[in-house]
Amino acid sequence: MAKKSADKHYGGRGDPARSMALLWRTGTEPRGRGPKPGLTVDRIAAAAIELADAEGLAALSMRRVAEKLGVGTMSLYTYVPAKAELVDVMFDLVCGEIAPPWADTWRERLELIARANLETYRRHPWMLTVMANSRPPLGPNSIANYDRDLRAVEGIGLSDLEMDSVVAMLGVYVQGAARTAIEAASSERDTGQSDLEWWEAYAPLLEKVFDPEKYPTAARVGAVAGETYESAYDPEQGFRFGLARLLDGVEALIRNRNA
Amino acid sequence: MAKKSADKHYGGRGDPARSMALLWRTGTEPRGRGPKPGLTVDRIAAAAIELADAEGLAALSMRRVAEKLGVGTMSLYTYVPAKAELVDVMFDLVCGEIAPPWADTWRERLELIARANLETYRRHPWMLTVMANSRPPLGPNSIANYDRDLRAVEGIGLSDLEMDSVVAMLGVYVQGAARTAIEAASSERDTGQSDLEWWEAYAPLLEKVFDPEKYPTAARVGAVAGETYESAYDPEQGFRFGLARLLDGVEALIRNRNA
DNA sequence: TCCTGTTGTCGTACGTTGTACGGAGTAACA
DNA sequence: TGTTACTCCGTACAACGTACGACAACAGGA
Repeated sequence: MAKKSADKHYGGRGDPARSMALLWRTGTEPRGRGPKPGLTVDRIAAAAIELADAEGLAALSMRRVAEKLGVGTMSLYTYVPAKAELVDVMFDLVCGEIAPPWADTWRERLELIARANLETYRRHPWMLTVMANSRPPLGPNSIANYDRDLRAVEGIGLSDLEMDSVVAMLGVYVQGAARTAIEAASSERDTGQSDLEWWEAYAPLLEKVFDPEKYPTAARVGAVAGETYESAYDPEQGFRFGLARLLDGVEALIRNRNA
Repeated sequence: MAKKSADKHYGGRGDPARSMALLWRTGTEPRGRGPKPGLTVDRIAAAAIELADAEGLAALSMRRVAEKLGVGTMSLYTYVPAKAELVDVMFDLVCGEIAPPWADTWRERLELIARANLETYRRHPWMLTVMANSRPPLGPNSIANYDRDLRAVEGIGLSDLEMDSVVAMLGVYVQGAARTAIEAASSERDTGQSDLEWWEAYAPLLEKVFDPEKYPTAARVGAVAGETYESAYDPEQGFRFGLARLLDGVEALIRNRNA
C-alpha cells in the first residue's frame, strides 16, 4: 500500500489526464509494436463489478479480479493504473445503467429518476460506498445523467441555479435513503442474520438498560413504528414518505416563483 | 483478519450482549483478583476519536491507537473485543456531543437539529463513513438523540408514525448533505489539493471530451453554477436550500393534517 | 507467608491487502 | 535479423486485524 488516502478508496489522486483517458476510453490508439493486449479496461471493470455485486466491496481485490479473468494479478496494472481508477471506471459504467423513462409532469419525472437511482443502488450496493459528491469521476455516463436530470426540471419556472440545486438535493436524498434501504439487504448477506433476527437478539438487551420513563416519546413512537413496520424501520416506506415531502417542497418553490 | 464483513467496518456481528455492555458500560463490576486495569474503554475510544479526527478513518488502526496510549497493540483487546466494537463506542460517544438548543417553533427546532448534526459531522468526518442506519449501535447517546428529535416534532398535529418518518427523513437528508459538504474538506487534507486546484486540473481535460451541443442544458446550468459558486458546487448553499425545501414539505403535510 | 486462581500485558505469527520493481517473452518495424 | 515497444507476471514489502499463548501482577484462602 504505497500511499494511503484516508477513508476514500476512490480515485482522482493519480494523473488526471490518465484518469480521464480511462473514463472516456481515449488515447489507446498508438499500438503497434508489442504483443496484442489480451484484456480490455471494460472486461476488467465488468469482472470487478460482478465481483463487487456478488460479494461486496470488501471482496473486491486486485487478486480476486485477476483470478476471475484467469490472469496474473499484476497484469491488470497494464490496463489500469491503480485500484482507485478501476473503481472510477466501474462507477461510470454503472451510471450508464440508470435510464428512467420520461413522463409528462416534472413531479413524475423526478419520481422516476429517484426510483431508477434507487434500483441501480439496489443492484450495485457498493456504489453508495464509492460515490463522491465532491470531485466525482467526470465520466461520460455521469455527465449524461446530470444533463438528463436537469432536463427533467427545465421550463417549469425555476432559475438555472435552482434547477441545479433541486437536482443536487434529489441526488443527496436518494443516496441517503438508498443507503438505509440497501444496508438492510447487504448486512443480511454479510452476517447471515435477518433484520428481524437482529432485532430479536438486541431488543431484550435494550429493554434491560432503556428507561421508558426517561424517554417517553421515544418509547411510545418506537413501539408504534416497530409494530407498524414489523421491524425497527421500513426503508421502502421511508423512501416514499421523504420523497413526497421533498417534492412538496419543490412544488411550494415553483408556486412561489410563478405567483 | 479472521472474518471479513464486506464493506462494513462496524460492529454488531460479535456477541450482542458484549456489544451492549460495552456501549452502556455495564457488567464491569466483578473485578477482584488480578492486576488493576491500566486502561478504560473510554480512554481507548477517546484516543481513537482523536486519531480518526486528525488523520482520517484509514489511519485508525489498532496499532496506532495503542501507540498513542503507550501500550502494546494486543492490550487493547482486553477492553474491546474487536475494532468494530471500538468504532461503535466511538460512534455513540460522538452522538453525545450533538446538543442543539431548543426553540419555539418546530421549524426552528428542526433547523437547529440539522445544523448541530452537520457541525458534529464536520468535527468528526469519519462518522459519516461509520454510520449504519439499519442496525445502528444501540448506545445510550444515540437513543437519547432519537428521543430529542422526536420531541421537536411532538404536538404539532402529526401522528406518531409521521413523527418517526419526519425525523428519519431529516436524518437521512442531513447525512447526505453533510457527506457532500465534508468530503470537500477531507479530500483537500488527503490529497493536499484544494477543490479549485482539482477543478483547474480537470476542467481543460473535460472540455476536450465534453460536447456542449450534445448536452446543452448541462453546459448552460453547469456554467452558471460554476460561476456562482466559484467551484463546481457550494455545499453550504446546497445544505440550506435542500433543508428549506424539505421543511416546506413538512409544513405542507402539517397544513393538510390540520385542515 | 505462601499458594492458587484470576486477570492484565503483549510478542509472535498468519493471512490478507495494494502495488513498485524488474525480468521474461512476443510481435512488428528498421 | 536485430531492435524496440509492448504485454505478462513472480517476487517482495509494508501495513492491516487479531488468534494464540506465555508471562507477570495481584487478591483471597490456607
